[in-house]
Amino acid sequence: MEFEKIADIFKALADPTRLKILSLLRTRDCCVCELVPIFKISQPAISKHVSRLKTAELVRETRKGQWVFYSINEKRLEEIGYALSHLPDLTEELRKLEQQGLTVTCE
Amino acid sequence: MEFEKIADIFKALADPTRLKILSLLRTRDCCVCELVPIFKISQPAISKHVSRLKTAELVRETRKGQWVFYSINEKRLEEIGYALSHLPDLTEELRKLEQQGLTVTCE
DNA sequence: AAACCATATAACCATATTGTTATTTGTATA
DNA sequence: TATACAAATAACAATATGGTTATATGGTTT
Repeated sequence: MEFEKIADIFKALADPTRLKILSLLRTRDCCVCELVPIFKISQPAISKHVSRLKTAELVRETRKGQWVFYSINEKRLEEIGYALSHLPDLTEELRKLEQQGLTVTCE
Repeated sequence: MEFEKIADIFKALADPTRLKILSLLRTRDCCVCELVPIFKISQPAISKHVSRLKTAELVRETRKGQWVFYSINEKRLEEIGYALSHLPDLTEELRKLEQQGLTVTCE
C-alpha cells in the first residue's frame, strides 16, 4: 500500500470520537441514532464520522428499514497493523543518497 | 490507553511524509540534513515532522556533534497494533443506553 | 397522500495542520 | 574569535478538520 493510502486510513483513526465508535461497534452493530446520545455532539456530526470510517472501509453499513446499522470491518483493522510493519521499503532512496555523496558519517 | 492518547499517536502517523520518514529510519538512523534531499519540502518542515514523531515517542534523537540522528522506536509501533486490538471497552455505555430505552431493535 | 422519523448533505465557522521564509541556537573549525 | 553548518523556532499563509444549524432524502406509518 502507498504511503498516501496508509496515511488516509490513519487519518480516519486519528480522532477520539471515531475510535470510540469503533470500540462500540466491536460490542455490537449500532445505528446513528443509538450513537448520538452516547456522544455530546449533533446527529450530523456523528453521521459524518461514520461516513469517514466507511470511506476508510473500517465499517460497513446495512439499511434495516429506516435505520442504517454500522458494523466493524475487523479485516481492515488487521490490515493496518500489517501495513505498519510492512511500510514500502526505501533502502533504494538511501542508496541514491549515498551515490550523491549526501550521506553523513561521523565516528 | 485513553481514546484521546491513542488518537494522538494515530495523528502522528496520519501523514505520508512522516510514514516515509519512519520507513527510512527502519533501514538506518538518519539526521535531518539527510532527510531533506529525499523530500520536496524545506528543512524546517522536516524538522517539524521529526519533532512530531518524537513527541509521539515514535522516534528517539541522539546528538552526534553538529548532527542530530533520529532512530525508530519499534516498541512504540508495536504498542499501536496492541492499542487498536484492545481499545477501551464500552459495553457499559451500551448497557446504560438499553436501560434508558434508547436501543433500537428491528427484526 | 400526509406526517413522521432516521440519516445524509449543504453552508458555514473556529481551530488545527502543514507548508513557507526569516531568524536563532548549538556545535565545529579556520 | 569569527565563520560556517545543522537543526530548531517564530511568524505567517493556505488548506483540512470537526463542529454547528438548516434542509433534503429515504423509508415507514396513519
